[in-house]
Amino acid sequence: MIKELKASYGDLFEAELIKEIVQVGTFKEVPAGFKLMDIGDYIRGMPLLVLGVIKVLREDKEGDELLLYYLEKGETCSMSMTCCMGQTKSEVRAIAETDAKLIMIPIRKMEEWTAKYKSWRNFVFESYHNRLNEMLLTIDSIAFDKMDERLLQYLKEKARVNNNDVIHNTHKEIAYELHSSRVVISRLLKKLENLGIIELHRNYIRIINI
Amino acid sequence: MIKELKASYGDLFEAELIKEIVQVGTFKEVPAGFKLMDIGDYIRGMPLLVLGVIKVLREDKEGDELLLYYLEKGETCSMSMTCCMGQTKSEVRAIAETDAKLIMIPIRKMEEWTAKYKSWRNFVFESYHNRLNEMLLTIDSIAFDKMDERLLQYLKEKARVNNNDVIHNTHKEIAYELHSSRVVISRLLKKLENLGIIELHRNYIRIINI
DNA sequence: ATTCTTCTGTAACTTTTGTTACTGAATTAG
DNA sequence: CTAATTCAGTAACAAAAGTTACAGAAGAAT
Repeated sequence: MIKELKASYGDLFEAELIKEIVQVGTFKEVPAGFKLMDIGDYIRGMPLLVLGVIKVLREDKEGDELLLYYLEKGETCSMSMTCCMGQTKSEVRAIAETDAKLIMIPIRKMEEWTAKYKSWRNFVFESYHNRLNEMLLTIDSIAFDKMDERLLQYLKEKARVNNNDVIHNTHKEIAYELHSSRVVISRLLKKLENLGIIELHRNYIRIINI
Repeated sequence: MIKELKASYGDLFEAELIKEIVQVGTFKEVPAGFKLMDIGDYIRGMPLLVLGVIKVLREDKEGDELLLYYLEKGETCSMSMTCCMGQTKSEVRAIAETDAKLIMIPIRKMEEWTAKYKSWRNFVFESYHNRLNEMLLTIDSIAFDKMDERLLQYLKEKARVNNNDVIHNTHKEIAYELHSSRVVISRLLKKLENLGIIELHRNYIRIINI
């Protein structure tokens, strides 16, 4: 645990804070697809992501989803932070996009560390800042872009976080995360293929040319 | 200044913090329509809103806007907080929706107070929490609702923050804040009027029935 | 091997949203 | 008062997105 922690957060946190994290944090390893948190859940602790990618989703009244953003190594779920401080329920769903390793920090430590460690304060504020900016980009994409552009961004981003030009998803799954319909996505994907940007296969898509 | 401050923040902050705010804060009064901050601006300080309403907007590549949310009495701009701590530029535009009074806090005090005052920490975290939740609602609305529903929500919210069932805006202005077109908004407004929900006039709209 | 299920492609159609164009009414500027 | 401008209503059309329906291919289950 110390090794992973130092690799992801060593430059960020002072040595003493790292020591405290090791003392009170619990290590957790989850497989891709694991649901880390659901809408309405009370948050038990704050996660520090040391390996892998977590996707954060929002749900509509019908129970359909929309991908909000990905959390990567060295990041945390800002939603969790305020939720556990105020003891409110989660407004989002978090699912491991890849196999992931995280360290769970007990709620009570957060308040304490915020007063005690400057590096923790900076980390917390930076997390909020990053999250708000991610949300702005999400809004930009939904409000300003047409579906073809959103789809392309989605594929690029997915390839990036998975570090793989092959995207293992069905059209249906992609439609779901973009809150669209399978037929629309198939149509647009075919267009992208005709433009030479991607290559379509059953159950996977290969990105050819940005 | 002390009176307004106590009215909006008296229950929130301990007496000593209030005293410090009075010492270092500068009082600012702006008329409706005043641009408090623009995209790309460096943030000089953190605003505490003591009276009035501020609208926060996002801009697309063509320079058209989208209303994100309103800030009300007792709130602050979370965007400002991290921006001024990290010295990054603003990603949003802030315009006084009504005449407004605010107290500007110098950047350097923020770090200090975060370590020193528990009430300040709570306020800062709560602000972030509220802002993230507002952003989620904005995303819900854009991603999940049709324009007629968004328009209705817009009118309701606008009436609420202005505490007035008469909305003094042209169709063009409404279209702009919803990132739509004037003709579309006129069409949908007429539908709402036919349903007996609103009453249309030149330069203003009256809300009749929720 | 045969059946069943899932995935993709496509056509045909509807709904929603956006665009262009024009009108007359209300308001403002000169 | 007259001319110019702004605002709202509407029609006609175009583009984007969503829906329904169906078919064939791939793969899984039996």
